[in-house]
Amino acid sequence: MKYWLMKSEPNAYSIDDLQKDKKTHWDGVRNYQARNFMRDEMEMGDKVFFYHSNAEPPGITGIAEVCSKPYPDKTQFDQKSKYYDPKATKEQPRWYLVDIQFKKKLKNMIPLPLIKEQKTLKDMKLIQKGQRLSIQPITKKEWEYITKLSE
DNA sequence: GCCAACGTTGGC
DNA sequence: GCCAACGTTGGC
Repeated sequence: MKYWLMKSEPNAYSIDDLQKDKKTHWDGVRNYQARNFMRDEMEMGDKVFFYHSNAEPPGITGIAEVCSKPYPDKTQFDQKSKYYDPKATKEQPRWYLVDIQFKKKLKNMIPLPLIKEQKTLKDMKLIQKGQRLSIQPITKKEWEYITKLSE
């Protein structure tokens, strides 16, 4: 089983929205590295930290779980969608996604500045300079440390 | 609102 | 294949 961090802007889709919906399609990812993680590496049951970006404060707010196999993001075929990709075809889809389901909200969200203070977390991609990737792998050690921190 | 860092596009 | 121009991300 693997561990992940997935970013979302709370004014677009927050942990509360996920709690309400129970599960969601993680559509709209248009970055190859992030796509490859979903398409090639994610498996059902993988654990996900739900991260609020462009928030006040930004930080990890909840836990979710991968609950589908990867499949084509259908917004790439939808001319009316802002995620429409004219180069994608049904025969050769370019963008894949997974579904994630709500697990829980953290008792205490972990704000970004707190993450930066932790020696144990200093190698997280999230806090490397210029790192913008919206889906990132997390190590088991980091997962457990952050989980404890939130209690 | 600013802007640094990064990814993508497209002309050559 | 190079690289300038452009668009986006996301913290501050």
